[in-house]
Amino acid sequence: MRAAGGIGGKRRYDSMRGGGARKRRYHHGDLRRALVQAALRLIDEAGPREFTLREVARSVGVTHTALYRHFPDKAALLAVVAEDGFRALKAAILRACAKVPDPLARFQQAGVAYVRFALAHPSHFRVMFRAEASARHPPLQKVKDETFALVVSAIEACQTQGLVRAGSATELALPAWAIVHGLAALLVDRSPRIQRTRVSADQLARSVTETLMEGMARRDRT
Amino acid sequence: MRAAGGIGGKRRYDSMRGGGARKRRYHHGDLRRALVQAALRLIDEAGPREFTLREVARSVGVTHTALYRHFPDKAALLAVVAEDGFRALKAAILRACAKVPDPLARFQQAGVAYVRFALAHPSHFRVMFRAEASARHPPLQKVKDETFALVVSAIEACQTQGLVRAGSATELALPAWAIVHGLAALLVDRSPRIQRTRVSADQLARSVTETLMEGMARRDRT
DNA sequence: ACCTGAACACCGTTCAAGT
DNA sequence: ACCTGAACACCGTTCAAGT
Repeated sequence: MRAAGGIGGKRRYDSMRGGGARKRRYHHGDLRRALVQAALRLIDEAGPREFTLREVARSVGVTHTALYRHFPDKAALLAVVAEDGFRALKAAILRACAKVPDPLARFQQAGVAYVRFALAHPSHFRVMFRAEASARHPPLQKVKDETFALVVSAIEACQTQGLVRAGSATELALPAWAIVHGLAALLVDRSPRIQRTRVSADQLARSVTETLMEGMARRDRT
Repeated sequence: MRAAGGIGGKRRYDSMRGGGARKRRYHHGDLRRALVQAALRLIDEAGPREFTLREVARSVGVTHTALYRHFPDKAALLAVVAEDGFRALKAAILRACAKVPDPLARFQQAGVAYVRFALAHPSHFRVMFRAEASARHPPLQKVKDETFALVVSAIEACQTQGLVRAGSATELALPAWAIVHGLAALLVDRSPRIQRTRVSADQLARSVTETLMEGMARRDRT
């Protein structure tokens, strides 16, 4: 699926072949940033078809080996892309929360923002949740943890107003994250065939978090 | 990360090079089955490092091109592997349910089985949930739907006994699947760093489904 | 310091040819 | 019918060399 072979080979990267089409010289700018952004663009555009380092280099206009001045390997580039993803996700959640004063509604909006982000950038979302990645890349782990912390503090706000039962907010955050992440992952992978049903993702996110919130609510029977 | 280059190149696949080491002849068996099983073994063993067709062929003892008599391309092989995965998951869930008479506890056990399966075969689990796959491969979509149907009927059983509130079981199944799938996905990707905490995955699955069930429970206040 | 060019050991896929 | 062998257009990574 990666190599197209001679068939369908419309795309010819002959820019460096013969007599100087697109005379590519030194980049002389923030090549590192340019590479990350190019990778992001390719990932978001080209769908789940994994991007290649050589494509990234081409789209920026440098040789594919120039990349190794800035990243030890492909995994490192992917880690930075994932990092940017979490930063964007964090920002989206914070934006969604800012508008809503009621902590319960705010919590729900955060969930909706999470699912929205995943559906808006499915490939990017997938890159963000890759097993190997965060273990070896501390800065990635850091933003990831910060994103998780948002969920925890949203729950704490609910607890303060007695809207969610007492107990470790961290422990309560796991089901919360799980249900939202699960919905996002299922939708991104088109697993339940619910896109035929004409319910919007927003609606699904709302109803799912609602079920969750009822489960987390303060109540008097054990 | 895929190509090792000359460095560390201990593994030499010279079996077909010179004077007939491991004289590989025709396979003369169910090559199709052998290929699928080899793919499965490689996927489960070699971790998230995606397996290659050539590796599969090598491990079975045929040329890499022999594969194309049985599968149109790599995606098709992956689809069959995913299909087998869902069959195994279905079986695991059914096994877990069989032992438990109470529908609520049964529901929970199904969730635990789901998470267990994911953690036991992380790479396989990932292959099972790949966006492109099921759309183009009807048999895959079918087992997937059947697995989803198990969740739905587990919920219906709870409703019959008045343990879960009335309403579309299909709609209630979505949060249920989402929370379990989300937990599984997060654990597989080691996203929340909870493996440091000495809580078992089983315990997490139980507590997460418990929160969910409380949210789905029949209750008299709106 | 930053980038190029050639090379290496891999890929997935195609196709004519063998049995 | 089922498989091989050679070929094609790609990969990621390394390394000596250029400015």
